[in-house]
Amino acid sequence: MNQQGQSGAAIEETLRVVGDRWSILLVRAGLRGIRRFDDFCDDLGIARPVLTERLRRLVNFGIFERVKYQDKPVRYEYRLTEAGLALSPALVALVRWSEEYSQEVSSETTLVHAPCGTELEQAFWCRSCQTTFGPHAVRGVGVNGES
Amino acid sequence: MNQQGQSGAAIEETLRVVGDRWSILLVRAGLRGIRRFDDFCDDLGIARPVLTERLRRLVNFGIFERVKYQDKPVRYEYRLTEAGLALSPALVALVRWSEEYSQEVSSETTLVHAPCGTELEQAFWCRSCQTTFGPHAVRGVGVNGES
DNA sequence: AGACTGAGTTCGAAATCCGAACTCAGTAGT
DNA sequence: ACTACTGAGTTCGGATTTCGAACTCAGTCT
Repeated sequence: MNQQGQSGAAIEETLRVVGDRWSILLVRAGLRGIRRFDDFCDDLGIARPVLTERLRRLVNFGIFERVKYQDKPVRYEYRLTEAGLALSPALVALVRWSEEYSQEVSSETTLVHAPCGTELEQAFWCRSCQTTFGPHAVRGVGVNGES
Repeated sequence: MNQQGQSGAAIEETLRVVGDRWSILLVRAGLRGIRRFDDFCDDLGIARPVLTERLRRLVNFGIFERVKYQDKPVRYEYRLTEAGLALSPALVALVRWSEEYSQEVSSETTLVHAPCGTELEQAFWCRSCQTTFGPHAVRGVGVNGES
């Protein structure tokens, strides 16, 4: 199908699951505390059949879990799993990017460090060097060992 | 259309452009040095008409630019702009996530801190506190000022 | 009984996606 | 001068997704 090496495989699979207009928005909604079908629906304005299918896929992939929260009429809600929560760095990176580069009028809200309220920066952290650094100092993004 | 406040707008617009199976892969290919139409095509296995449309969209949005690189037969190539390069933190976050949680057999390659070769961690950085911290200490992801 | 709720499913119409084949300008080989 | 080839697309018809609106179904509330 394509020429990419092994390293491409994982990210491609991920994007096949998460790389569509809704999935990331669903994760974002999940982080904002939304759990119920109709709430996702209202909040995002997603069509119901699409939401059904998307949630099923995300559950299969282990990003959400479907939890029964009441018995009498059996009702389920969707919660982010550990893996789902772990998507937040990616989400935050996208939000940051949007704030900086999107052509939309930028929002009032921005992302801050909760304890002190300072606008956060995103960085990579090297445990052995005990330093933060930017994307230019990352190696191995590509497959072919370049850079 | 939906109930989200102003803050939602930017990220939604971003995802309308970048949130599909190909766009992020195109950015990744761009970061790997790919510039020409046919190379994108071969590398990703994307259908030509789709590639045409996708590149046009990314150019409109300022992520790629279309640059003439030769005259005799006029030929153009696509280069990442500043804004396009700025997507790399998001991309790296996704790659990291894929490596950790994707069900695919994980790749050999991983992301490291170039100078020392240590596997990198991703963190948020507060300039005023001079500390790194995780996603739980981020506030303002949501619109409605919650937690 | 009648209206409502939450979590979906069913429907047909509209938009997207795909691979394969075609175009078009110019270049290279014989 | 004829043929083959290159790079960057476009055109085609068919398959897949997406959509909004309306429907279902179990149980609850008034």
